[in-house]
Amino acid sequence: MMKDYRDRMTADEARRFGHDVLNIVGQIPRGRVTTYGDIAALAGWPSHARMVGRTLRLTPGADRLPCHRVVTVAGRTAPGWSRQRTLLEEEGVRFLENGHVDMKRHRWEPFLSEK
DNA sequence: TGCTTGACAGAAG
DNA sequence: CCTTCTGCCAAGC
Repeated sequence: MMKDYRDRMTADEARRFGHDVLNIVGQIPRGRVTTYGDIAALAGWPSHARMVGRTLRLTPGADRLPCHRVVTVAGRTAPGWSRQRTLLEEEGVRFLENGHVDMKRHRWEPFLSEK
């Protein structure tokens, strides 16, 4: 009883979270990428990186946003979406030998510079 | 109600 | 650098 669910979202918060996520993704500049974790943190839920991915995968119309600019913190692109790499390369994003985005060069860290 | 699945992250080996 | 494991949490079944 009284299990600690302080970090779990209410339906309301989940709805707002989804809205914020799409909002943030829409602001990623051309030629830059950001991570699932950063987006979750910006939306106010640092522990919900996985939910950012879920949102982008399930939201109809997410493909109208630059969601190809969202990668893992390691620079890996989304599984089963080979076109993502092409889209990024078309805007000048460089990939390393291991097939990961050159995060050092393209990672976009909005507003704050700490972390 | 309980177990499994991920467009994840970080640590360990 | 890669794989595996643990922690994380909403969804599905």
